[in-house]
This record gives sequence, structure tokens and C-alpha cells, in this order.
Amino acid sequence: MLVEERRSRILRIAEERGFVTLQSLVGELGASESTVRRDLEFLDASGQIQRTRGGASFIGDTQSDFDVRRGLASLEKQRIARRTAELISEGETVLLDGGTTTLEVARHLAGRSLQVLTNSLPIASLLMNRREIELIFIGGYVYPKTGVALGELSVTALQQIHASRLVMSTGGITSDGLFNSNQLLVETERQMIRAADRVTLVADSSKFGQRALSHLCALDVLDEIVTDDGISEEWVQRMEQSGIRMEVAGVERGSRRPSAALG
Amino acid sequence: MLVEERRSRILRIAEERGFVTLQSLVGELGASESTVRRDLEFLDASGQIQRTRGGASFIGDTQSDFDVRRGLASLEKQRIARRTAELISEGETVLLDGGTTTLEVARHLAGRSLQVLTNSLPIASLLMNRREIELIFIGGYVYPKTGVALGELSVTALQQIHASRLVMSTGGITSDGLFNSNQLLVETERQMIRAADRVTLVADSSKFGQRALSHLCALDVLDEIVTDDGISEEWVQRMEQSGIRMEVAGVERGSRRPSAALG
DNA sequence: TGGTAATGACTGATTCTGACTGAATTTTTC
DNA sequence: GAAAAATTCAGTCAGAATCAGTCATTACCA
Repeated sequence: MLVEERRSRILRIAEERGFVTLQSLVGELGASESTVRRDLEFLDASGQIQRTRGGASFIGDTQSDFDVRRGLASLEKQRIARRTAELISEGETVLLDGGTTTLEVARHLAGRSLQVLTNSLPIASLLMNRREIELIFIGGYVYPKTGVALGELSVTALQQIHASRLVMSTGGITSDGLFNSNQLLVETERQMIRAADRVTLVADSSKFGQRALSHLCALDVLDEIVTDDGISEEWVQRMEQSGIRMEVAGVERGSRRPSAALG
Repeated sequence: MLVEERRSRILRIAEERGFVTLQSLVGELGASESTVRRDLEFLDASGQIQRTRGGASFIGDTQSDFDVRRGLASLEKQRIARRTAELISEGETVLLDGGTTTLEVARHLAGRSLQVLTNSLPIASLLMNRREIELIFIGGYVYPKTGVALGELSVTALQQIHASRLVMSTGGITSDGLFNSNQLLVETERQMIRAADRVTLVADSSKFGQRALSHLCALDVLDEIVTDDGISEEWVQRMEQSGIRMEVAGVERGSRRPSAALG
């Protein structure tokens, strides 16, 4: 049986019964205790189940449009998310923008001792019951499609806070800078940039060369970009010439090349 | 049986009966006296039950994780919620406090054209995808147990907004006014009261005569209370003498008596 | 074929459990 | 009201269950 298949079976069983014992999974899956233990560890770290002594309980994701779309989070986005999470140190104060990729980042932050600030309802719901994470929600008008809080209230709230790092998503990126599709969103994100010491952009390679309705900011506000290995060498060089550190999350091969950091 | 499961069962039994003896739990759970004793100690330390000699009594209205996942609210709370929703007119701006009863109110608001303001993550998640509802989230430090945003950020946000009605929950109510268990929560709720024209309290009958850690406000800030028919006539009169309109949500029998409004 | 990821067996460490102890408290008896 | 009996309590202990981590082996991929 493949790893992925076994893990999704565990998830299904956990969802059905609310919680499962490790021993029952060993029996049903025919895998060893060590393997199942590792699977539970993985699923817990990614925020899909909650481990308890002797087993694990399912963490029910509310079925919303957003979650359905999230289920389709591409492999690229997951790789980007994992690499981004690796960049974040214990004890940091992280400001998380809304978006599917940042939600994946949030999953990988579960279990770590951090202060997380976000204006995304899905991210907040995900991290709400994590005792090790101090969660602060940036309120405002909740945009229905994505569950992100925007507008004047958000901007005012952001003026009162400060974070060591912003993890931001974008609708498109060109040499002119970043773009997004919503004017309210852009205003909120600008304030996020002001509130953070360091700006990390998560953007899959398809975003490069794309424009969108509203111009958000110039490239020079970015400190680093995490993207996938579909990006062209040309774009990497352009970004590095703008003083941005590039992290290319490719297929990982153990410790041989833990990071494609260039810059 | 797993630790979590056993403790959940103890909580459920305690909630059902109000008080349980240690010996009866030993019998029902099939665990040793030492183990049950340790469980009671744990649940007492986490504030979910109160130990007494020979057993323990249930305190607080926090539902166990089990019930939350099942989405269970008591019949009384559901009746209160439905009646409260009936009081709210189309187009109103409603400020919704956190709590299990207000969450039920939110369920009944779905499908109606309203502006909803809340500091509760569960409520926001519930209403997020409802296009007919304009949702505004009051941000702040997210209290883990309940998913309610509190603290300075919340207070500042509330200073910027205004609602036609506040639907508030409480830990206890006496002639001295309202009480709640958390100082941060109390401060946030006070600001909610200031932000609203009209204050509607939802409180099941068990809350009357109960006190809690922090005094929230006097009775005169309340405009109306929605409760269940377990309330004594004495309490109804006392409240009405304080100028509060009482809505008693009883067992409904068609349209025969749609409202037990007295006041 | 070489190298990496995944696996299962094993290890000592940690946590949980039930039995036991004497102390503290309540109830019964005189 | 005081002593005795019964009950409940907190704390200790050893055994059992579960845990995280290591290591050799196997499966898989380029």
C-alpha cells in the first residue's frame, strides 16, 4: 500500500468514528505500529487530526467552499508551504495573510510555539484549538468568498500591532511589483507590510508575470520569496537583482539539498 | 478505554446529573478508584467540574469536545435561540456575543438579510459563506477554549462600530446584574454594550441566581431577556420590576401562543 | 545499480494505571 | 460530647501501556 493511500484511509476512518486507537489502525491497515505512529504524527503536524495517548481524534474541517478548494491545494503549494514553515523560528510573531498557500503554511505551524496574527477565518479556525499557539485575529469586514477580514477595521487593528514576519500571498507579480484583485484587500495588505519587520512572499511559479486589478507594492518591500521549481531562471535572477532572497521548493531529496537558497 | 474518552464520559455524566459520586463513576466506567480520582482532579483543575467530598459537581456551560463536534445544544438553548431570532428584524445590525446560545441564534439568522458583527470564531465560520449576511468580525486575542476574540484590540474595534442590537450571553445573573468568568471577556462585553442601542440577553433559566468571578454590569443596561420556561415567576417579576422585558420561550404548540411576552 | 525514502523491529524513557498506605474527615455509637 | 468505626482522601509504588528515537532492512526511483 502506498503512503498516501494509507494516510487517507486513516483520515477516513478517523472522520467516521471521531477517534481511533493506534492498535485498531494497526490491525485494520496491516501496517506496523511504528508506521501507523508515524502516519498519525504526520497527520497531526498537518493539522488534520489531533493525537492523544493511545490514538487520535479527527479535527472536523467545516465544509465550506473554501475548504473544498483547499482540498485541491496543489503539490507545489504544499511544498512551498512546508519550506516557508521551515523558515519560521520558534517563538516568532508571524502575521499570516489569507489564501490557500498561507493556509497550508498554517497547517505546518501547528504544534510549534508561536504567536500567530491573521485576518483569515479559515486559518484562525484551524489554529484556534492549538494551545501552543497564541492566536490574534485581525478583525474587519469578512469577504465572503475567502473568509478574509478587510477594510477600515482591519487597517486600524493592524496599526496597533507589530510582527517579526509577514507571510503574504499575491494575485500576481511582475517587475513592477505585486498585484491583487481587490482594492480593500490591497489596502489591508499594505498595512500588514508596515506592521512587519520582514516580508516573505509565498507565490507559486504561475503567478510570475501575472498582473491583477490593483497594484499592491513595489518589489523592494519583499525580503524573500518562496516559490516552486516551475519558475524560470530568468525570473529568479530578476528577483535577486531586486535584492530578494529566492527559496525554490523543489522535490526534496533528504538532506542532500535541504534548501535551494540562492542569494 | 482511552484517557480522553473516559474524561469525556465523566463530563457528560456530570453534566447530565449535576452531581456524581466517585463510587458510581468507578462502577460505570470500570476504572479503578485511583484513576477516577485522578480524572476528577484533572477536570477540577481545568475548571470543568467542582470536586466535593465523595464526588464532583458540574460547573460552567462549556460543552465537551464531544458535544461540540456533534453540534449539540440543549433543547432549552435552541428554543431560546429561535425566539431571539424572531425578535430580530430584517436589515438590522446585530452584534453577537460568543457562547453556545448565541451560536444557536446565529444558525437561525442564516438566510436573512442582516449585518452581523461578532467576536466569535465559531459564529463567523458559520455565517462566512452566507451571501445575504454582511459579516464583520471583531478581532483580538483569541481565547482558545471558546474561540472568542478579547482584549485591547477587540475593545478598540468596538469603539469604531455601532449596532442596533446586542445579543449577549452571560455566566450568571442576579439582582446585582450580570456576571462572567473572565475579566478580559467582561471588558470586551462592556464595550459591546456601549456600541449597541438595545441589549438583548439570552440566558437559560439555570443562570438566574448564579454569580461568577467578574461583575459585568447592572441590570438597567438590559432591554430584554430571552429565557426558557424553567424560570420561576419570582425571577420574572424581579426582572420586570427592573424595567426589563421578559421573553419566555416555552414548548411551542403551533401558533396558539407564539410568544409568552410579559411586560 | 546507487541512493533515498519507507518500513518494521527494537530500545530506553515516559505516562498511565491499579493496589496499597496512613492521614484526614465524616458518621455512628455509646 | 467523646470514642470508635467507616469513609474518603492524598501520596507512593511497581507493573503495564504507550511513547519517541535508533537502526538495519526493504522497496522504490532515477
